[in-house]
Amino acid sequence: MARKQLIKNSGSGPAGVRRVPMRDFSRSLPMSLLRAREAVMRQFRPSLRHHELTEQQWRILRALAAVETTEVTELARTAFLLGPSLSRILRDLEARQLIERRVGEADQRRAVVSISADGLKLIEAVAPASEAIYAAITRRYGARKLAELQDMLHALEHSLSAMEVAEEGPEAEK
Amino acid sequence: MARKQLIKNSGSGPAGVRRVPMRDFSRSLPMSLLRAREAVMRQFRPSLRHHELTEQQWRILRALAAVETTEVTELARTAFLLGPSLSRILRDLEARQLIERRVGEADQRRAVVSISADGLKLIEAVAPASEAIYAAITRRYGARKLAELQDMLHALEHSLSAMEVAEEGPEAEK
DNA sequence: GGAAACTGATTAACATGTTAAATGGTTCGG
DNA sequence: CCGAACCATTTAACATGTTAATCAGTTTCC
Repeated sequence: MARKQLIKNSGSGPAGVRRVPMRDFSRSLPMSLLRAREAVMRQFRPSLRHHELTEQQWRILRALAAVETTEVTELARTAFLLGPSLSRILRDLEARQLIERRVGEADQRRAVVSISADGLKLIEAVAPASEAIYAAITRRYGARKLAELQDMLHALEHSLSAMEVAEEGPEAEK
Repeated sequence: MARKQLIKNSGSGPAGVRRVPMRDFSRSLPMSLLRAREAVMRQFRPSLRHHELTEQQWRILRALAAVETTEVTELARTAFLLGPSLSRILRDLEARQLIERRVGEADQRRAVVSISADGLKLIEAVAPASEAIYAAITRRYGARKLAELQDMLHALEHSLSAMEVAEEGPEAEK
């Protein structure tokens, strides 16, 4: 099985018991996902950096390029950012005139966001390098394997979305 | 194929050309990895939160629990954190007396870090819930599939680690 | 029609990610 | 042996992640 690989006292520590039984965390799922993502992003960051873009700003611009207009909440969902992060980034992107924002007509709480002409130009400037990197990754890892990995990731995401988040029972110690 | 799904003008925008040819970014590998990881971490965060622990603090404690002592650089590698983050977190964990730190004997630049008795107690308090969550995830997604996913993630990581990071040629515009 | 409840967005506060610079300790070459 | 180069760690500065609080606009219901 090789699954029950717990950390025990290796029997050599002079300072006494120091180990707790637990999976080797370097092989935990969150770590594997984190490292894989970092390995991928490492490829893209230099290119984005040359255009003074962060990963999140790039996500927002791409999300905006795919639609005529959107609203902040919808954009947060699409770009997978939390409201506060998005709020700050939109402020900066607006100052750089890469996006435009106006208040909604029917509902004034809603902000209507869209990409600007400059924003589109920037995307066109970055896209070629970005696509080339993606192609290189695909070549190296294998297109079939990559598609399979994506499927498994989506399956995982959907598996867990249905899972109740244990709220840790009555706090007896507080 | 279904792979060349580019974003084109859907032919309905009244405001003119607004689309740039590019893969639908919501299906990009970085986004898939990010969402999958978030789905997983969402399960763990409440439990950690009940013990006043962040995800990164937990990573550090677990990494420390697996060894007698370590050094900051080595710990950064193990817990997959950058030096500056680690530096701050170690300061806080030390203040909470969950870890201990002393200067190296041979080389005084190196700090020798270890987990404290309190730190070990905390791990023992959190581990059961943590393991239970991991078990639930495994049950839901399938042990076999999970192992396969991990293999594919590691393969991806190693594929890319050998890949040159394109440094974007001569900056003609600067 | 107006107060209470609700909703979308922003602000606040604190922790981490990320790159660059600074700080101290160590090693190496002359 | 001493200054330059190097190395481990921390500090600095700014951007994002995360939760809670705030704020303005909207809806509900009496």
